[in-house]
Amino acid sequence: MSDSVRSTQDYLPLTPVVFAILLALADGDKHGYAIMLEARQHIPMGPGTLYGALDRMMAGGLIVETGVTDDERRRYYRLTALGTRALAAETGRLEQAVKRARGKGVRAAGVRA
Amino acid sequence: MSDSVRSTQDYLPLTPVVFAILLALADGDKHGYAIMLEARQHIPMGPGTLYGALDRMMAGGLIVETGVTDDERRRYYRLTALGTRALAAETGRLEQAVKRARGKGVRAAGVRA
DNA sequence: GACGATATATCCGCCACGGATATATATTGC
DNA sequence: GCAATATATATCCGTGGCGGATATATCGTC
Repeated sequence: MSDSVRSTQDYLPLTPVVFAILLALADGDKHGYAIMLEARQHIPMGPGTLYGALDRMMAGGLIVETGVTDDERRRYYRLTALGTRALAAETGRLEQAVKRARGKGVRAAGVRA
Repeated sequence: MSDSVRSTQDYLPLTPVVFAILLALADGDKHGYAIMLEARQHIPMGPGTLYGALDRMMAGGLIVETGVTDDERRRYYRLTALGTRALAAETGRLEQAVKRARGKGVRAAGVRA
């Protein structure tokens, strides 16, 4: 291996927005609005944030447009191999972070109001 | 409770930088440089990022300066009750995110190069 | 065929981040 | 005891992601 190897780790940490979008696409192609609705169950996400992030993620090779649709208005997106790897790597990173927190006695508070 | 209740959830998601700093302080007071060294084991963190974040976190009530030191140069920081709660809440949020990812078949890649 | 929901696009201000630079003190090596 | 390096904090500033608002068009429904 040369010293110029670029592992997926170099892309981390992902922003919460990018992670949420990748995760929304993890179980199948979705269009923007559907991604936004799913992501909103977990973090705030307006259209300005969503479409800007989608553009950047396409430019970065994390997702692609499928080109097929069941509705003129909808544009469907799909994870690339890179996007899939980035999601897996970030998931691993987050898992390690949670473990470290637990190891320090941080009790994960439930989602109480 | 009035309808103006502000739960810790409203502070989430924390940025990776803020989370890393809170986590570094979770097992005891530390000075800036020590925080940076610990955080660097997990995410990139230069002094510009560190001290700017510390200022914002103090302004936001997540941490306080202890006022005591064993070295003239060092300034020690400590979690507030709010900071402790924010760390716990974010940890819980991250744990849920990891679970969702796992539920969608995302295999957490190990920290291999 | 009017109306609310769905769906995407774009603009712009703000602020967190991040890299560089500067300064001062402690520590180590010779 | 002096030079060199590590420790420690402070500050500046460019870049870019976010986020709220606004706009536009189409779909579903009654």
